[in-house]
Formats: sequence, structure tokens, C-alpha cells
Amino acid sequence: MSEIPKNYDFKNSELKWQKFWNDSRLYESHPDNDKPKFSVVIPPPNVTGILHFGHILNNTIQDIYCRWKRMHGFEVCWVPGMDHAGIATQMVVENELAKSNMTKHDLGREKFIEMVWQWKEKNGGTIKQQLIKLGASVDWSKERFTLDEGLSANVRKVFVDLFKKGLIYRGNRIVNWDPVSKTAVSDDEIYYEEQTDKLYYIKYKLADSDDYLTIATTRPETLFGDTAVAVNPMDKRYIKYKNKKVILPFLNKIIPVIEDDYVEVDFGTGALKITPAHDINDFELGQRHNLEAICVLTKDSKLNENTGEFAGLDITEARKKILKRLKEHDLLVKVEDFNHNVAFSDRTKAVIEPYLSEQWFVDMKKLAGPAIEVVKNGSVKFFPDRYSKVYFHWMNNIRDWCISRQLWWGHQIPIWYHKSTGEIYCEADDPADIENWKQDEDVLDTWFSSWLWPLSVFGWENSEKDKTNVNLNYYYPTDFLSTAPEIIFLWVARMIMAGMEYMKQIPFKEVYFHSTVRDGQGVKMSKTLGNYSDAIELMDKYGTDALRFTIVYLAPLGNDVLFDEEKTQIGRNFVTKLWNAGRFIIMTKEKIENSHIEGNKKYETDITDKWIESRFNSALLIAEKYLNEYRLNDYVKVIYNFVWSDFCDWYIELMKIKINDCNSEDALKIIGTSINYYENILKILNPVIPYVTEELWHILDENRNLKSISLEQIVICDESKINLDFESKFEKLKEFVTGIRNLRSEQEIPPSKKCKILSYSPDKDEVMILKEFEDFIKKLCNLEHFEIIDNKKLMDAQDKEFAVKVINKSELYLSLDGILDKEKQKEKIIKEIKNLKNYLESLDKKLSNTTFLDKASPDIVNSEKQKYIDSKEKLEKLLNQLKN
RNA sequence: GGGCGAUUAGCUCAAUUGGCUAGAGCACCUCGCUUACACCGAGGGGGUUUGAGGUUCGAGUCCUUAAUCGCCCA
Repeated sequence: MSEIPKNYDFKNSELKWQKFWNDSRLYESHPDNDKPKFSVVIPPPNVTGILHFGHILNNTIQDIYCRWKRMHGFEVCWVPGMDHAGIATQMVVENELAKSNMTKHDLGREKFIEMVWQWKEKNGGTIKQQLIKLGASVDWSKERFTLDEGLSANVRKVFVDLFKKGLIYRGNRIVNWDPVSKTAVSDDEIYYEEQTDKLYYIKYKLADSDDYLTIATTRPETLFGDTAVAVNPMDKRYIKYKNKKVILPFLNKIIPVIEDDYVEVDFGTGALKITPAHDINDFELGQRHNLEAICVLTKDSKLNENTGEFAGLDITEARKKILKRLKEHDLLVKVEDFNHNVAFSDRTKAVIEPYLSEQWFVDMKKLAGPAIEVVKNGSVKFFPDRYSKVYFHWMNNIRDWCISRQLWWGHQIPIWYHKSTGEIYCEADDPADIENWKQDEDVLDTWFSSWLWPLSVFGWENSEKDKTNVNLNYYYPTDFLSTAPEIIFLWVARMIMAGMEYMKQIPFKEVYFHSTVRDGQGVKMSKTLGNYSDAIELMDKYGTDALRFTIVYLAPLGNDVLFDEEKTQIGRNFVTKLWNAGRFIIMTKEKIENSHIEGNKKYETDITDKWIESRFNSALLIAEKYLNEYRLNDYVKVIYNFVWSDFCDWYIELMKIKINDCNSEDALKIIGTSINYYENILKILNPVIPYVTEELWHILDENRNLKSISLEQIVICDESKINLDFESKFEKLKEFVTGIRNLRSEQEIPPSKKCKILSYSPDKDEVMILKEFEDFIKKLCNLEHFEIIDNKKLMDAQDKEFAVKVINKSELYLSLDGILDKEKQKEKIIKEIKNLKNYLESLDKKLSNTTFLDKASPDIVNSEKQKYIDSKEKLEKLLNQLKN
């Protein structure tokens, strides 16, 4: 018999089971048509990434469902992988190069990409190790990378197909230009910060008079690209300028004054310079009014040849010079401070430049149709459901997708331009005479490979040649996707479109949008703000199970998680509680086996057995319901409460009493039953806290050596075992026990001091409960004497000193042998009487209201009447006691 | 500016179709190391359900409106 320590040693345990699970390839999946399947693809984390709280939450959620389904007999396949994260990865390597004063151009494209691959092989696996540490039951044999050969083939196949269908085109577009990394970045790769700048008021002279029109702008240096001045058609001040033209300073170019609703009357002077090539709103306005878009900046944010004498200057210098010249010409009216949001690049912190450039686009409208339909008809379900609204709103107003990125790391666009004819080539195979062609230099947006993920990880690219693609046929469509709500458009919506276009089927049936993890103050955790806790550190400090449990416990459906380190104690304490319950059961079992007590009471199944059976099944029923509704925190709470309150606080405490009264043989039976429940608890908890449950599972039975609890069949709820009568009967027992303890506590009787209780009840049922549980009540309340008396004796007893309490319909008398604090007792009773009177008053008001009696359902009316009767009785008892 | 959510105890959340004196956990206070667990046990205090109207016999729940916060889109 080995001594079990008081606390769970998670460090050794985690390493041991990680190794066991992985070495025995426990979670590898193989198509099995005799079993229902449950397949999930992991949202591929960024290859440069490290595990943060969002990942912990998201992967724990997926793990819970995968483990749960596995224990229900499903063939579970959870596919892991990473994405190549174009900009992020390229930046990492570029930064390394910068340390030795080199740029990627010094190396050339091929060498540079080679270097990125090397970096990926060496450092790109951090998050994989961290997922292993988290205990994620993924199938590592199916691990994929968005830039691996197969996935690249998928990307190529889809690009060529869309191109041939005319759904991929090249066009001009304002993009978020990062002048440092010299690439367009997507909207989610930028952040906004409020900044104080200047608003400059500049006079533009009218072409046909000496009058001036004053515009307000934050960007005087782009005036060379102005192709109009716009005013609001409702703005009376400018009616006289309708159809007029103005002259651009410096260039002396004549541009029109146009009218558009977009212009805010209250902003600046109400007249705006319109620069379609350098502002997204201006661009759109320009399209409405057929304005030319003139680019005045170079790719590294310098003024270009369209700016005459200012060409070559960078923005700040140019602005200074231009302002100086405007002033000299008396064209600068005034300068004001101005607060506005400025966009910065996540990666390089450079100010984002709206930039007109030639990019590749996917025409999304056709693809959107079927994708809208499958959410509308419920084939794909969103949890929480309100995200469908968000989805429809976006899908119905869908814009084309800019898929080209000016990077080297990624899938290079499979478009070739003929060197002499300029002809475009786009096919599954490279051009035969490749030396005559030049490939487009841009790469594709990383999402262009991610949107194919649910089909590409199963080898879709070969599915036409290989109609028997077993994996794809078996696992697609997947069953479940868990992801962050902020990528509903970037990823989820596009996967649905790709699935419908290429598989003619949805990619997943249910999508769960998990909570955003914030700090204790509700601020989103982010590296830039420095308000994040190191997830790995917390796992080391509290244990992986503790962190998994806590984060799920804190994550309500559709709300954010407010996390701070202190809260990890919730999970840690729970794990310890579970551990010690097991420790007690095992130690008690061994103790009984080693003693041999005979002759005492035989044990018979009693109400506590039926009660715990009912409670267990109730808990299971609700837990399953919550799980199906994706109410993970409620699911965890139900189990938490069952384990802590029902199982530990009551069942085990009662078991102690029962065992003490029994012979060894029967005591072992009692322990056996408790072990049965305990093992079921471990199984139910395994999906949430896999390590400690595995550890305990093996401590309970050392012969299990190579069998993992995670492959056991989970117990299914047996609703016929739920008996609410038993439960409410047991509730009464609890109320009596609590009532007596409360009486003791009010009289300040220390828990160690034994005392006497007499009880009287006019209610037959309650008398029966008190009789049945007599022994338990004595032990649980540390009584030397507990007696159920009839009315006559009660009268006799009233000569002595008692503290009294009314519980349900019964009166409990605590004998005080002269130590009664009568004043205190009186105070308590008066307070309770006051409460009851208030309550009765409100009931009375309700019951004397004829409309209530008329309109409310008879059930309600009756229950209100019963309440009135019961409370009235109780009140009378209390009043009676006050007299004595 | 448009859309979507939220607001219940100090904190994080519950509360079936409108109907038990609005419940838990954490935190707090009192007592207790009684041989599973002090990462524990027993007991206790704590709420005008964000404000204002309305519908209803009855509103935390439904409607209108205001405020504050958050997210997404522009």
C-alpha cells in the first residue's frame, strides 16, 4: 500500500501521461464505417505563434468535445496543423536578417525562402509542443501545414479553377499599404490609435473668378492627386459653386466642384478635397463620379513624379515645404488641432498608407449565394445563434476579396506573363517553355489556403483521380468547428463558400464562437498592451488541468472571459478536492481490507444510495444538455457542484457514518458503490481535466496499466433513476441538519461540544424523515441525544430552557442546560417574525386580489394559497415561542 | 454613421413558456487543524435586478426610451 500524497503532483503526472498518450498513438483515427464519426479540424495556429489564452480556451473546448464523443463510441478525428502566416513569418526572418544589416533583397527570393523554411523547421514547432502540453487529443499523424505540398496543390487547383471561371480578376484598389514591409496588409493586420494631428484650411482659387473656396484637410501633400472638390448638395453655403471649377495650387490644374452626400457639412469648411488614389472614401466617391485616380506617392511613402518640384521628398518633409509655399502664396487660411484615428501596421508599427495599386481579387458574389443558403436553412448552425445575423449582414453586402500580398513567403500566384507577348498563363501545370514566362511576383493571402482547410487536410486535391479517397469520404463534412468570433468573415464564411463550391457540401455542421479572453478589467489581452498572463507559466504553476478547468468555468456562451491569475485557483482547488475524495476512498478501502470487523450492523441499501443515484443522473442529464447547447461553463459548473456538494459534502460524509456502523464485508460493499460513482465522475470529468482523471483512474486499479480512461465508454444518463421525491426528501434532511447546526452556531456552541435536540412535528412525512435519518442527524450535528417527541412530552419539555427553530413544519429544540442567551434568541425570532409578516402581507394582497384569482392559472393560485397556509402556521409557532 | 450584444450581491455568472421571499461560486465576517482535503469544514451578512415610462392579476424576464460598456462593419 503506497501512501497517496495530499496534493496531486501534476508535474510528473502530466509528463507521464503525455508520453503514454503519444507513444501509444491513442488518438490516431482510422475510418471505420461501423462507427459514427466525429471529425474536427483545428483552426491552424500561426506557425510563429505561441499558445495564449485564446488558444487554451479554444483548444480545450475542442478537446472536450473530441474526448466526450470518443468516450461515447465515436470514431473521433481531430486534425492538427499550422498556417504559414505570410507576413508574420516573413517579418521574423527579415528581423533576423536586419540584425546583420541585411535585407531579403540581398539574399534574393529563393535563398530567402529557403531561410524561412529553415526557421520554420527549427522554431516553428513551439505551439505544437504547447498543444501537447495542453493535452489536446489530436491525431498527430494527420498534422498538416498550409504550405506543404498537398495543401499547395489545393491552392493551385482552386486558383486556376476560379481564374478560368472568371471569378479571379486583376484590378485597382485602395489597399492598406505598409510602407516598411512594402506590402498590402489586410484590415485585421492593422490597429487604430487616436492621434492629434493638424487640420489645414487651404484656399483653392475658382477657375472663373477671383473667389476662393476653402477646403480642410489633414493631408496637404496629397493635393497633387486631387481630382475634385466635393461639397454636400444640402449645404446652402456652396450652392453658388455648383458646376464651378477650381484651380489646384502649384500644378494649376483645373478640377471640378462636385456634390455628394458623403461630405459632412460640419466637418472643416464643409468642402473636401477628393484624392481617389489615397483615401478609401475618396476612391469610392471617385468611382461614383468617374474621377481619375492619380497616385502621388511611391511604395516607400515618398512623393512621386506627379508632384513636380516636390518629387522625391518623404511625406513629412514634403508637407513642411508645401505648407511653407502655400503660406507664401497666402493660400493657407488656418491650422487647427485635430483628433482622429490613425491606422498602424501590427507588424511594423508603420503608419498605414491608403494606396491605390493593382491587386488580384476574387469575385465573391456568386460564391456567397450557396453559403448564405446553408446557414439560412440550418445545415450550418452557429452558436451563439446571433452570429448568423452578423454573418448574413456581411454576406449580403459582400465585397470582393483582395488575395494578393506583396510578400515572398506564401503560395506564389500561379499566373505567368509571357515575356514578349504579355499573354497570361494560368494552368494546373507550369508553362512548358517556362523560360519565356515570368511568374507574378505576389503571393496569395494566407486565408486563401486556410479557406480550403476542412477539405484540403483530407487530401481533396487528389479526389478526382482517386474517387475512393477514404479519408475525405469518411471525415468530410466535419462535425464541429470552434473558433474566435473575430474571424467569422476572414475564415468561417470563406470556408463555407469553398466547401459549397468544391465539395457541394458544407464544411462543418456546427460552429461555436468562443469567448474573447480579457484581463480582470475587461481589456482584451494583447502583447502590445502587456496585460496578458503567460499561459505556459500558469500551467507550470497551477497545473494544466487547473487552467483548463478554470478557463472553461469562466467562459459563458456569447460573453467574454475575464481572466486573471488568481482565478486559476478555482480549477486548482477543484482538482485537489477531486484528488482528496479519491484519496479518502482508496485509503478507506485499504483500511477496511486490512482490519476485519465483524458482528456489527448489516448494511442495506438506503435512501442515500437512491438519492446519490438520482443526483448523479440528474447532473449527467443537465451536463449533457448544456454540452449540446455549447454552454460549456454551465456544463462544468453542474459537475463541479455535483462533485463538491453532493458527492463530497453529503454522500461521503454519510458514507463515513455508515461504514463505522458496519462489518467489514458490508463496509466494502458501501465503498464499492462509492468507487463506482467516483469512477463515473472521473469519466465525466476526463474531457475537461484529462491528466488528473487519468492518474486517479490508474491509482484506483493498478492493473489498468495500458488502458486509458479516455478510451473507456462513458456512463450514459439513465433518466429512470432520477427520482425527484427522493431528492426533495433528502433536501429536507439537509435542511434539518443545517437548521440544527445553525441553532448551535447562534448559541455559540463550539462544534466539538455535544448537545441535545428534541424535535416535534405535526407532519407525518417529516416525522418519518427525522426517524429514518436519526443516526445521521446525530452524527452530522454532533448530538449526544436526539429525540422525536409527541405533543404531550413537548408540553412537559417547555419548562426547561431551549433554543428553538422551525424548519419546514417541524420544531427543533436545542437543550441549553442553562446557557441560553435568551435575548439573542428573542432577537432572532423577532427578525424572522418580521420577515414572515411581510411575506404574508404580500401573499394576502395577492390572494385578495380578485383579478389574480380570476386570471392566474389555478396551479399558481393554489400554490400561493398553500404558501400562505404554511407561512401562517410557521408564524403562529414562532409567536407561541416568543411568549415562552 | 450602420448593425449586433450586454448591464442582476464587492467580482464572475444563474434564474425554463412572464408565476417559489431573485440563486451559485469567489471575495468578506464568525467559529473550527473533528484521522480525505486549511487548495478544507460549519455557520453568517450582503441585491429598489443601470435609470425612466408602459403592457399585465403578476415583470429580472415583454414593449418604449435614456445612460454606460463591448464587439463587428464603415
